Amino acid sequence: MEQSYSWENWALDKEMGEDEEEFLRDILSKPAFSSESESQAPVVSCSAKSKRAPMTYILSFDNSTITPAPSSPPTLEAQPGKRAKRASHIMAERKRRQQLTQSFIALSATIPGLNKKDKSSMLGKAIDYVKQLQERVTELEQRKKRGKESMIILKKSEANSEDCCRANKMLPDVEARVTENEVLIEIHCEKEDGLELIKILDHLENLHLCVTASSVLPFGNSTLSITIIAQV
Amino acid sequence: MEQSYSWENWALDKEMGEDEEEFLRDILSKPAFSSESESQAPVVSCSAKSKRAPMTYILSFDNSTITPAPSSPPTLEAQPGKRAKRASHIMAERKRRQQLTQSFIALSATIPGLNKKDKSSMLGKAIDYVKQLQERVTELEQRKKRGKESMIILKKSEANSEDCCRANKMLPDVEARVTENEVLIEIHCEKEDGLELIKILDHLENLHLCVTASSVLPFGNSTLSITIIAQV
DNA sequence: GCAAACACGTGACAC
DNA sequence: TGTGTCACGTGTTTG
Repeated sequence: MEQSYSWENWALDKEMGEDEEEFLRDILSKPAFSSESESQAPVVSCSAKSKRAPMTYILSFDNSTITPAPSSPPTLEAQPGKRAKRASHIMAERKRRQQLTQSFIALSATIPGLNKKDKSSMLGKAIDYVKQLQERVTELEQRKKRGKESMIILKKSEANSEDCCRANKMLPDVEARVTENEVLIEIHCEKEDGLELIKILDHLENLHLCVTASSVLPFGNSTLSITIIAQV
Repeated sequence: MEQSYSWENWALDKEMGEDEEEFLRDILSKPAFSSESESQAPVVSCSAKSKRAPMTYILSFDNSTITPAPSSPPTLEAQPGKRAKRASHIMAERKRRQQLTQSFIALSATIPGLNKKDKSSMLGKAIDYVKQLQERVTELEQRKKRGKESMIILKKSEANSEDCCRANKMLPDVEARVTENEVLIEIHCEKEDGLELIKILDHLENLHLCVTASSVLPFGNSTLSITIIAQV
């Protein structure tokens, strides 16, 4: 009931509503979103109402200081492709809006504790989640970092040393522990991986590391577990 | 220049602009946002322009079927506290909008690769980042989990088995890799830690694990690196 | 110039 | 009752 007059008033918003009804048909011809029927419903009823449009006219009297030109041009030169422009503008904005909201629901889908809320607090909770997630991943990665420097050395002989995170999965699993004068290196790799013990020892020699103990154990069908202790 | 006529037309949007100017003062009295001065500027110029308001009148002729009531009530009953209501509504919406956008810039601050873009793609990249982050954290946590069950066994003899993450730093470092029929166990512990090899082998025997290879290497002054391969 | 993105004011709806 | 959120259409700006 309230929608009726509001929409009719909206109809007389601008550009005297002479052929406003077909403009409405232009817009309404593309529903562009089938979900959220409750929001779509009043628009449909609007078209039904504006078929018998009130034929409103806007008369503007400018009694102030001279501003005649700016008020008249828009109403006069509005004919040619202006209405189509407006319709496409409306559609574009509508599309943008709906893809933004569906980005929001996608966000709520990916983040666990995010059920339903207003957009701002959704973003706030998302930010908190991201922060705690990335501090967790840095904490977990800190543990892996013990073998970082020796990892770099081994990678130089295997592949280029960029994008260490991705390449890590393909490369042999290497871990190292360092004290003030000793280093413990553990390697899990495939047999015949081009990573023989002699190669590793060669690298360690270049680092002025003196191997004091080592063990190579077979694990599974084609895996080796190599453990090396060396002095700096 | 274009703003001038557009804002004047905006003035005649609804409710014939009789005392519209003081309403505008009501709204504009609270800037409510100091940042983004370029967006604020046209509003100020609007108030300056609407001081000499064009005094526009809207005449509505309804030649269709009877809809006289809906068009008249809003303009008649609008007097009492309606204008203040509208002003507060505008302010509230303004505030909501600005805190949403600043949530967006906060999001761009927390997410590394998110410089400047439209909101939708910002959300999209944020979702991707969250996904890759949480799959990374599960992957990293999976590694810790491989030594979980044997960790529990060792902890039973050492300490109570609650809060494994915290206690992990105090307890001997244990890691395990499991295939379909074999298990690799790595232990780094202090010498004379009450964790002799015989104790470990006893535990493994209770799990029906058959040890096929093992190595115990000294590392540092008081550390042992123990590696065990066992069949299920 | 045009397409896209944004901020705005406004009506509707929920708590 | 009001307070807050949302979607809408619109004007303006930018690349």
